[in-house]
Amino acid sequence: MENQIKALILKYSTSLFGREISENQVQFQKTRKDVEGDLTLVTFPFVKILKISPEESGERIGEFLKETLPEIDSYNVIKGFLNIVLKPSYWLEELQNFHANKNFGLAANSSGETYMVEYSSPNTNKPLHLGHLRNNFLGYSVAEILKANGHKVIKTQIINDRGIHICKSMLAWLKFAPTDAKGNRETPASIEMKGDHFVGKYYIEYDKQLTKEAFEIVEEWRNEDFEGCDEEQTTKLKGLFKVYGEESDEKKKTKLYRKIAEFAKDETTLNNEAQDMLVKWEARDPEVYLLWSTMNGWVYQGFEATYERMGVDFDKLYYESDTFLIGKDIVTEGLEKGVFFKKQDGSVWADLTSEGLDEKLVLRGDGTAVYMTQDIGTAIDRFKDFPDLNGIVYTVGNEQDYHFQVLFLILKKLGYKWAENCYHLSYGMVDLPDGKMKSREGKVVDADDLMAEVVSIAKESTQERGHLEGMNEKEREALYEMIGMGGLKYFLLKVDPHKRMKFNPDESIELNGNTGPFIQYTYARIQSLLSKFEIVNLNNQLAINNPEKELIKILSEYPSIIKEAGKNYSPALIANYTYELVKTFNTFYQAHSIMNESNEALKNARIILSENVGKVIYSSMKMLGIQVPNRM
RNA sequence: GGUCGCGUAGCUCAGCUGGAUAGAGCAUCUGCCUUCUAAGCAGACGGUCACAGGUUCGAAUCCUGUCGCGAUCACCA
Repeated sequence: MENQIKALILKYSTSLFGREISENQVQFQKTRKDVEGDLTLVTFPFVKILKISPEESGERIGEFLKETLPEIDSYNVIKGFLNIVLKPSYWLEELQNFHANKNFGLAANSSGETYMVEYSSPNTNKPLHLGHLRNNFLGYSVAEILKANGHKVIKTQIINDRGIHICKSMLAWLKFAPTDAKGNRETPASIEMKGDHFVGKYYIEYDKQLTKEAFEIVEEWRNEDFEGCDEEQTTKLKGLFKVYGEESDEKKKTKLYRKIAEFAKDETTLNNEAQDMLVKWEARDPEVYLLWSTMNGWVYQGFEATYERMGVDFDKLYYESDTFLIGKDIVTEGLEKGVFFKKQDGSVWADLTSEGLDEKLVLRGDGTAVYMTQDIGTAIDRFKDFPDLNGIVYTVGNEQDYHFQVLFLILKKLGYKWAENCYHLSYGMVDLPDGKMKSREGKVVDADDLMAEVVSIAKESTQERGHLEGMNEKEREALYEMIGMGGLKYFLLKVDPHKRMKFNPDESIELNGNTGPFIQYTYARIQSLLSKFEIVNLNNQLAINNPEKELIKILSEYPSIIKEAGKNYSPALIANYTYELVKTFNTFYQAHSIMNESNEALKNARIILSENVGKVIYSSMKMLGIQVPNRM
C-alpha cells in the first residue's frame, strides 16, 4: 500500500507540487496509537517545495489520494502528518491474503544464493560454556533466517583440535590420571563422565599442577637461586622480589607473587613437556597421535550430546588439524602478485596501512603458517568445496573484530569478489552478575550445567502451575525441555549481538514478560482455542473492527521483517517483532471474547486471525531455533 | 597511545535509513479468574536518551569533541 501511494505521488508530482520530487522525500511512518489512521505520510518535506503550511500540504495530498485510490476511506491532518484511514475491505483482503499463503512471510522461491554459516568452532580441550551458547544459538538462528529468505545454507564449524592447549590436557591425563589395579588410567567410561568434561578436567588439572610447580620455582628464586635464568631475567626477578619484600599490603603482595609465578611458568618441566608434545604431534609421532585422537574422540562424543540438546547441527565439519597447513600457497601466490611483501628475515606481511590498518603478518620467518594464513586458506578452500557459495557468515566473538576486518580485506586484495559477501557476525561477551567469565580457574558457566538448570526450573514452575493432566511422563519431560530451552535461547537471542550482555541465571529463567515461554504460552493458547472452534471457510463473510485491524497491521509487517532480518543477520529483530505481535494479540483477545461474540462474521475473522498469529509465531520461533508446544 | 564497539527508567533491554507527548519487561503499588489456558490482562509510579557543541523546520537517531566501560593493536589461536 505504501509503495502504491509512493508511486502515485511520484507519478503526479508535477501536477501536485509543480516539479519532480525524489523518492526519499516520500516518507511513511507508523501512525501513533492515539491518532486515527492506518498509515501516516510525513508532509514536512513538501512544505518547502509548496511554500504553504504543513497543514495545507497535507490536505492537498490527502484530497488527491482519496480521489485517486479507492482503498482510502478518509484522512486527517495533524501538523505535518497526513494520517490515512484505509477501508475495512482493504484489511479484509490483507487477512485473506496471508491466510491463503501457508508460508506467509517466508520466501516462496529460492533466491538461487548459497551461504555458509560458521558457528560454534570450539576448542577440544574443554566443554562448551555460556559464550558458546550465545554463539551457537546466534549461528543456528541466522542460518534459519537465511533459509527463510530463500537462500541455501551450509552450516559449518572449524574445530580447533590441535595446538598447545590440547597437549596440556593430554599431558595432564598421562601424568596425573589415577589408575586401576591393572594400571589403566581412568577414562570417561570408567568414571561415567561426559568426554568433554573429562578432558576439561585434565586441562584444569594441568593448570593446577603448573601453578604448583611454578610456586616451587618461585620459592627457589626467593633463596636467590636463579638457576637457568639468563642475566636479564635475573635482574628483572631481583627487582620484583625487592618490591615484593617492601610491600606491606597483603593483597598486593599476593598479586606480586602471582606475577613472579608467571615468569616461573616458563621454567617448569610441565610447560616444556607440553611444548615437546606439540612438536611430536606435528611430526606425527604415532604414540602422541593415538593419544590425541583418543582424547579428541571423547570430546566429540560429549559435544555431540551438547549440540543435540541445544538443537543445533552442522552440514560440514572442518578440522584445524587438516587445514592448519593450507593457505601458504595462497600467500606465495599473493607475494608474486605483489599483494604481500617479504621482510629481510623472510617473514611475509600484508601492508594495510593505506586502509588505515597496520601491517599484518601472514607467514612466519621460518615459513610456517599463522592463524591468518590458515583462515585465508580455509576461506578459499570452502569456495572450492562449494563452488556455488555466495558468501560466508562467521559467528565469532567481537574480540576478533580486527582479525576479520583484516581477513576480508586481504581476501579482497587477493582478488576474490566474494570477499564482499563475507560477514563477521560479531557478538559481545556474556557477563555474569559478578564479573567476567574466567576459563582458567574453572569458574565458567558450563553449557551443560546451565541447560540442565534452566530445564529443571521450568519443570518446577510448570508442575506448580498444573495443566498437565492427560500428559504422560515422556510428554511432560519434553515440555519442560521445550520451555527451559526456549527461555534460554530467547533470552540470549533477543539482545542485539553487538552488545555485551549481562546474564543473570535467575532472570533468564523468569517466565514472565519478554521471554520465550511467554510466546510459547500464547502459541499453546491459540492451539487450544483453535481446537475448540471450527476453522472457518474463507467463503464465509468476515468482518473487521478496530482491534482486528491493529493485529492485521502488525501481521502485514512480517514479510519485511524477515527480509530485514536476513539482510542484517538479526535474530533479535525477529524476537522483538514476535513479542510485539504476541503482546498485541493477548491484549485484544483478553478484552474480546470469541466465545461470546454474537456477530458471526466478526467471530470468524477473529478465529482466522488467531490461526494466522499462530502461524507467524511458529515460523518466527523456528527461525530462533525454539520449539513451540501445542499445549502447556 | 592508535583503532573498533558500547553508554536510553532502580535493573534487563527495544527504538537508531532524522519526525508527533522516548517504549516494553522486571521490581514496587492498585484492580480483574462461574465465560476461549491468570505463565494472563488493565492501570499507577518511574527519563537531563553519558556530557558539550554542530547540521536541520525537527536529533535518542547524523557529524565533531569530551568522559566512562569494554575489546583489540603477538612470528598466540
